[in-house]
Amino acid sequence: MVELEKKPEITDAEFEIMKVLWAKEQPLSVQDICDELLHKNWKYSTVATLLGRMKKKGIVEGVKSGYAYYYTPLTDEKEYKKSQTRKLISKLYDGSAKKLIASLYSDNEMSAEDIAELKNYFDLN
Amino acid sequence: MVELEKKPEITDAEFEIMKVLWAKEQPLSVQDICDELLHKNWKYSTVATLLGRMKKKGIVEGVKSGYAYYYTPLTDEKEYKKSQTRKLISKLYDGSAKKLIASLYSDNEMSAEDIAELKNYFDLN
DNA sequence: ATTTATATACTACATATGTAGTTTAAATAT
DNA sequence: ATATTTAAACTACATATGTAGTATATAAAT
Repeated sequence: MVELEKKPEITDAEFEIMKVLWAKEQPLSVQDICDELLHKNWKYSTVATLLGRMKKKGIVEGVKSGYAYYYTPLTDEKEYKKSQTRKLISKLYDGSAKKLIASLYSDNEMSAEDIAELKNYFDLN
Repeated sequence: MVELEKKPEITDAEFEIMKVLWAKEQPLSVQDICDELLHKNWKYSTVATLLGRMKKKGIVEGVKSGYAYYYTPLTDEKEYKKSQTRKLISKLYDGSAKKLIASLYSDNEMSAEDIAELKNYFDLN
């Protein structure tokens, strides 16, 4: 019986790295990633540890090019967002996107322009 | 300098308990909660441990009535949903509810009826 | 009064996560 | 060739989380 591969979780710290990998559309070294995450003030070894865990989880792939490894995301950004969003909807809105949207609307999370734009958008498609 | 109380996190297991507390609108004992969570197959002591942690975090309050403690949620369900939703929106949709909704729409997460209903709903208010 | 059931308090332990130090090997600079 | 930089690999450690066992006090049943 084949184990159903459940999508590995991406932790908050790992997500920061994923964002960098998604943004730069090319394999990056640990150092490259550190450079993109200066604001995080993470030590090189912190980023290296995270990437090691991520490789193990299968959310990134590391290819050795010359001396160092270069990492690429194996998880698709769009898919990830979709699945996280679905997860929230099923956890908090009975699985109904409509309920979520209605809540956003009644909680005033959108401007009048946003709403107008959405109505338009819904109409056009 | 007063510590800015940041909202304590509610873990997945704790959330199951919160759901029970939110649903039954009265203080519940550990046993009551176990009874509502039969499907989880949690040991009494598991639920007790969780409630202890939750009390410490300040997300529930326990009042001793006679022999046992009876727990009440201190975190409001609506508020919690709102804040979790906002968190997701800022993490994945640049803080824009509109972007989230547009994604839901283009990812076909709603039926035609849902969309029609929403348009209507937006119009009426 | 003694047994039995129940509740709390405390302890335990594996895995996950955030964060980083250290060792070792290889590349580069002088 | 030797010193220096850099990368990877390994180790470390605190806190969080899921899950539960055990000891102790107390109430209820007989």
